[in-house]
Amino acid sequence: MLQVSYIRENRDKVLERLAVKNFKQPDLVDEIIQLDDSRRQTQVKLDNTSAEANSAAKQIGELMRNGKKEEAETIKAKTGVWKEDIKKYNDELAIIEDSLYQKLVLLPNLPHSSVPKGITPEENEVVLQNGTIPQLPANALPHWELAAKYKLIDFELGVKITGAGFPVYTNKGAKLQRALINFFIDEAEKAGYKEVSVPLMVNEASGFGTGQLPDKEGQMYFVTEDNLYLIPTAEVPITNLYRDVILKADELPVKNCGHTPCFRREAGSYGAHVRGLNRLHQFDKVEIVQVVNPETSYDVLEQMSLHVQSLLQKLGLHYRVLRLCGGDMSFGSALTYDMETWSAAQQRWLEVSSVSNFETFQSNRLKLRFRNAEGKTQLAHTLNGSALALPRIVATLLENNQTEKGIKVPEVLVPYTRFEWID
RNA sequence: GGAGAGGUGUCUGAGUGGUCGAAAGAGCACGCCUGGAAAGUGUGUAUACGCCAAAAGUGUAUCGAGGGUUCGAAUCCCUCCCUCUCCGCCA
Repeated sequence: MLQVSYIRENRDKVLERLAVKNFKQPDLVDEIIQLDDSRRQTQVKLDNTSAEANSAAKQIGELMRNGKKEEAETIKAKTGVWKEDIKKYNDELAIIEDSLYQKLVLLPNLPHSSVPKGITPEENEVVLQNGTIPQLPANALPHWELAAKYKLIDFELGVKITGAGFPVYTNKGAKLQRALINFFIDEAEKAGYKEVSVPLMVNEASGFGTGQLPDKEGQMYFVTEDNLYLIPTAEVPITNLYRDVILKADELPVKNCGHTPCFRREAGSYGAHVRGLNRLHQFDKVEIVQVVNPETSYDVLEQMSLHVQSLLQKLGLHYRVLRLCGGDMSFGSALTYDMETWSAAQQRWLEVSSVSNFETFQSNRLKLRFRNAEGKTQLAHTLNGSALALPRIVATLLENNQTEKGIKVPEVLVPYTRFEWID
């Protein structure tokens, strides 16, 4: 959520930046400013009337104590009008604030100046491509066939006990999951992230804090009985750890990592590209989250991007880094890098990580502040990224490492899997 | 799930209708004291939204959340949320 004061002071810039994100309702900006104007006017009226009523109440108290009952009654008689006005202004204010809020949550975050213009994924900018695209023999298998061949994943069994998109990992497939999770966590800890283990369900306030609510409820599983949402990513609980928190300057940067399963309804996605592990309702992911001083957030974003890249390099995966164009970015992000690995058997890129700087978009909702050098409270910047999401990593590992002998496990993973070959 | 108790500032904790944004203590910050520290001592120590060109200042709101009663609510009433204790159930 953008700050109203920022919108007021930077109206033209806001409009210009929103255009980069292909925002369709630029009129909202002026509507918000107008609503804020009337909010202020109403508040002045309310405050002034309340001040009069408060001081009258004080006088009455004093008079009563001194036994001057009649004088007190005289003043009391005058309070009725104030009371009515206060109620009226309060109601007005509540209505104004509500419609201000309703409009404010419709505004996406402003994209960073480096974000390319564009609407479709094709317009994302390739920042770098690592190495050459791996070539596989013509008879190379896609991962879902490899998973069946080596009995790593049982999709049918998942359908039986839950439904499509909930695979059952078996044998070395299950071991590989656990190995990857531990590898990613260990690497994150080496990079200075503190591991946390968080709830997999969150309340509405948390959903709001990171920007999933309102609006994206359709993408989350919801437990109606207890009003809880299954997390779509660990970003939600980990970032919300710092909701309503004022950090000391020396507590920044906060660096947390954690592994969780992620649950996504993925309503409306069908077709060939969702086959196998490409798109699931439940998958495992290690997430890295930082809360930082705004001055450093773009340096931190680069560091996080490099951390993710180092994981891909260690796993020996061919990848590229994209800077998302305005139209392809998420609602709350100011700058996002996507990492994609090349699926040689599917002959296409698979998104395996997304690293974003949210600037104050989340912290404004979270009321996540820190005390700056002047001792004043200031909104912190939040960032997060997948490091990494498992299924597509597994998919490309299986596909790209397939040989006549079986599937070669990357060397860095062997201490975790305790086997070198899947065969 | 049943019964009871309770939610006050960074923490402990007082406060049952007015002088309460809130006693006291602890913590923390700064100063004094000290060779240095401890002890002692003094001062300060919530957040948000406004007004003001800005600082100073000042108004309003906030004692779990929301509503109500009242001239006036931390205090009384209602609803909800949460915590603790006992019982039940249970990985």
